[in-house]
Amino acid sequence: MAIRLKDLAHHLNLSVSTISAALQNRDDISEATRLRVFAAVKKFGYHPNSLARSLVTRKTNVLGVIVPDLSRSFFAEVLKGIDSVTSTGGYNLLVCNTEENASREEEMLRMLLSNQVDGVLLASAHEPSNSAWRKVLLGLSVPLVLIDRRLPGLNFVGGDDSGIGFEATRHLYSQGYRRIAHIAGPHTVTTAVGRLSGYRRALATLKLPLNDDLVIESHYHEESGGYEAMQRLLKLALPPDAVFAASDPIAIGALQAALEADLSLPEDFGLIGVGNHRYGRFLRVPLSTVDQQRSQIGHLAAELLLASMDKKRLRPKSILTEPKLVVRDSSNRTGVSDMLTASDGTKRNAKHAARR
Amino acid sequence: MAIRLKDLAHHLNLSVSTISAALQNRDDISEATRLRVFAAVKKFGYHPNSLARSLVTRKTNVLGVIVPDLSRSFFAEVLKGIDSVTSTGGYNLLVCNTEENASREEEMLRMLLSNQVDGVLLASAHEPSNSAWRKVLLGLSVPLVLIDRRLPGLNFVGGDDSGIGFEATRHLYSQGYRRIAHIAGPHTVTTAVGRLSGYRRALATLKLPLNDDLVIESHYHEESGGYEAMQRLLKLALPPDAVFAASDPIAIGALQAALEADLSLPEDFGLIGVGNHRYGRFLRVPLSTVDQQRSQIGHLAAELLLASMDKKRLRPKSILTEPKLVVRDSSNRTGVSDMLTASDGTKRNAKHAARR
DNA sequence: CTGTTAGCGCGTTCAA
DNA sequence: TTGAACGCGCTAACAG
Repeated sequence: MAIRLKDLAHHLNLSVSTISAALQNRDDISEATRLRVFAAVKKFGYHPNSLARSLVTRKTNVLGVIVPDLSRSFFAEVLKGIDSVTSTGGYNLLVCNTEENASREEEMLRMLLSNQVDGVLLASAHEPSNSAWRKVLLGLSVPLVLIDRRLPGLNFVGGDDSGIGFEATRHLYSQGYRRIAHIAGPHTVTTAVGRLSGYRRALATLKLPLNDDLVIESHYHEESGGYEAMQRLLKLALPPDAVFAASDPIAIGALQAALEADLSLPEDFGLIGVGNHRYGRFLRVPLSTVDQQRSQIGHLAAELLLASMDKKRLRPKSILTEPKLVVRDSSNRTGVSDMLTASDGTKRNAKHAARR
Repeated sequence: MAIRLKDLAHHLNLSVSTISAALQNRDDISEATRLRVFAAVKKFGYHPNSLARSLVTRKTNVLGVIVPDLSRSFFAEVLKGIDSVTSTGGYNLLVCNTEENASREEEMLRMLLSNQVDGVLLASAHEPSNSAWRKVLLGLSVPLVLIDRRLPGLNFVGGDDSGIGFEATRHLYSQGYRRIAHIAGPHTVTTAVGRLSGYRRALATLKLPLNDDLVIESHYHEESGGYEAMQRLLKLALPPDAVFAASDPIAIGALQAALEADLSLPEDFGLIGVGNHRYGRFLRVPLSTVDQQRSQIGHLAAELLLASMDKKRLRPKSILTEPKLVVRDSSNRTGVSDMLTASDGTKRNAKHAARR
């Protein structure tokens, strides 16, 4: 089929091993034969068989990436961020989509290991309470970095969810909103838990009462979830005057419901989401949001993975990107506060924190 | 390191080939030993080394995918569509991002071939006029399917761009707009060329004059491109009363400019984009668009690839998905026409057409 | 039914 | 400076 090293050797009257050495630019090969070899390579369109090579070198230069949903802009952007650093290092990406299905995830991981990937990046669909799965991951023979969703004792790169919740809530407070509700993501996802805890922490810090009626759990990625949650909130005896939505899609749904209820933002009502979706600023009411720095998450995760491939057995590390408040009309009642933070487009360093 | 077939053999006092046969569920292995083998596999956590297997079977169960930009929602959704069918067939995806860079694309393709992928899906960043590249693709030793951007003589799955341009333009006409401009994508991308030609075809069919001032080439994926193009159009002595934008991002930029110029849509001005972006309906003015059926493109491309892997040397096939008009406020002046088409959410069959 | 033998394409000794 | 021999982990003949 394709041309092999052996075929080249035959054409050049050289041995296979000589050609192999020449291709690796080893210095124990004469310049003359090196040139002959390269000429032949070009002439015959030879390209090495990575399978055979990897079989002996025990390195595939392939990394596995497992995400719950490739089409979600978050993961798409993280993936691109990952690729931008791994491809520079000569790595290829074997990409898997779990559809948020835990057993599919296990299957994909097995597949990746079968394929002898040099490392794995994983945004897990397992519930964090699943300790069996955590044990599997801890026992993995290849370096692993979790993305977006954390698990104790394992490498992790993601947003500072608690910080996100805190900042968002604090921002709404600073704009004069006092009855701040939260539409949360599913409690089975660590990011949602983190954002909720940040919200609670902020309320406590601000001496606002903690009212369970004002917290509604919803879907993360469907506008309808935010829409329905918002409708429920508005039916309350004492409805909120602001909502911190755990995601931009939730916020968009909530916005829809708020507008239909003839609320005007930001006067009557404040709203902020998370994710800094590309089109947030083009919405009916430009949407305030907290940017968790997606592509940087990808970069950092890839770098951490490459680093742990270099030096095996590093202490597990947690890297959180710094949340950046992006204030737009939906919550900007005073027209002043926080704008410094919001317009600050320069990159900041991520906050690095060793686990425990 | 990891446990090998040989190790299992040793533990079970069986030969390597027996275990191999048992794992493949071949019927010339006794049920008893089959069970023993599977028990041992589970016990030791054995998983086969795909590299070694593929080296001899000459099949990797890996497909290569090359796209210009993973973070673009179009490619992200197409990729997900691809994965949904390939993963069902037991294939893994080696995903590459070219950043719209032709030489990177060549490098990635080489890498994929080195990795012995069983097939390739490619949305090429090369200019269609580059016949050298076309020749490379024609000479490829593995099945190839082009996505989104076509090249003569090669398998292709994508939107019916000319149809998209035609439908969009015809729709604006049906809403009473008569001076219809087009903000096009780069002429180096076949989709942009197709949409432009569809626009021209529609104008000709509708007996509208073809005015070159009303066609502006822009960026495909940056709102700023549409924004600037729109500003130029509005400065014309006889500005247009409607715009067919070659993409939703262009349309969003154009919308921005139109609103800033105090135009009200759809009364003063009609606007339609392409892509049916998820958030099109949540914009300041809900955006009309033409849906090219992204995930279906992924499905069909993957199916075509798998088919051409089965029967080598099929005639090259071109599959175009049917454009679906989605009418929203930005162009809906009459409130009636085309709504049937727009609200028709049921899937239609793609139009299949053999090349030439 | 099971084991033996022979590669798959390449990298890596070690002699020559 | 080059080449022969061996092995990476596995599958696929063919014997027994």
